[in-house]
Amino acid sequence: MQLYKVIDMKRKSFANSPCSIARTLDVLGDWWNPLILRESMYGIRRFDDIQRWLGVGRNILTRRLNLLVEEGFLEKRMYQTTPERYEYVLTEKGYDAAKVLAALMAFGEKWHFEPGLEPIRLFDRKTGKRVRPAVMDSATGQPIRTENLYPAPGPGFPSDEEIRKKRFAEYRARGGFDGERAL
Amino acid sequence: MQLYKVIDMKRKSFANSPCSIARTLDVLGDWWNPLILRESMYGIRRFDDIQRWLGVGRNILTRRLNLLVEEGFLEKRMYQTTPERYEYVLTEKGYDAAKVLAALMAFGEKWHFEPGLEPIRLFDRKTGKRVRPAVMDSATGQPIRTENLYPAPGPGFPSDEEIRKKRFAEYRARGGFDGERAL
DNA sequence: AATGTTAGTTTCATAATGGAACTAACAATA
DNA sequence: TATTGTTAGTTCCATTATGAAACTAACATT
Repeated sequence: MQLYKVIDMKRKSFANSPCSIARTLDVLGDWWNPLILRESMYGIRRFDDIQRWLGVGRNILTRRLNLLVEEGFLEKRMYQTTPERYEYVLTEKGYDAAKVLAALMAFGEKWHFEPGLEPIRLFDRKTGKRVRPAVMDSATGQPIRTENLYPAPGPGFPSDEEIRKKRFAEYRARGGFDGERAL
Repeated sequence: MQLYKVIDMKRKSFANSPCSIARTLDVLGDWWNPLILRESMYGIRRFDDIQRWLGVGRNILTRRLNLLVEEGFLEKRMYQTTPERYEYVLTEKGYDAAKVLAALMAFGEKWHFEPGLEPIRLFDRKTGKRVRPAVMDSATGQPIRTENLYPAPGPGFPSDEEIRKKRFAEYRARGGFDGERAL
């Protein structure tokens, strides 16, 4: 019945969940990790800088950085010897995760700030033009409307028929996404 | 120096942070809240259903649902009297947040599953065609490459000059997004 | 009358968080 | 040479949140 695995008593792991959202939330489903990636995205790389800007506890930051390195979002790179000093830079995976942060930023601008009063804007470093991130359908190039979407099992859905049938029977019964609100 | 506000000893609030990401993480920077929204997105609306599918503790779920309603992501709607029973459905804001989840799903598919073995696929309920969410620049219609972006203060950036100068001086010094890795 | 459904609340042991102080290894300055 | 500064952590501890399970409430169904 439960699609995840319990690794300890106090925090669930979704690392084995058959859901792309859940697996990712295993790392990004946390308030510090996305913010650390935001700092990385902004070019902040060093322990003390990240700590100061975020106000995160140093012990917490240590744990988070280790996790983000372990999970491949950041790379720990030595930038000086004597004494050895390391900085944390985004990997390709990290840059990809940053795209989700860009989508999050667009959401936040819309819902948590007055129109036109966004605190930060993004620009393309080549063209210098403003970039406006949005979640779109890469097939059609149209903005996505989640009200009009429904999920269906893909090739990687667990072949455990019991789970599959039960779960998607529920989805079908509910009409997928909320039918009453569909536009 | 610190851009957030401490509301209690044990969890920081970013509700007043001048960052669209941070403010949103105040609610979505958590492992259960996005998953609850995922269930809502899939048409699951009732307490017991959400609880069973996610395996979240009932006490935790109560708190999370209240928060999501409070923050405008979900609407508590009575679906029967005697006894009064409520279900939780996505608001417009909630559907908008679901777009971020769609971007998260795309990320998870790419990095946590074998190519072509994604567990869930999304389809358009009108056309029946597959939808492939991606974070794109709505101005140009091109996929976003975070390596090529840099942030700059927008109109809503706090006028506290000290913060602004310090912070963006750092960004500039670092060359915005990691220059060495820029493509 | 007994059992089932739905939506919670309560209790409690354990784990994670955040604040602050401390350590280590050097560099720079006076 | 002694003192102070920089950077990247680690350690300690009080407080808070989490998760599991049991319990409550208000009905409906058999």
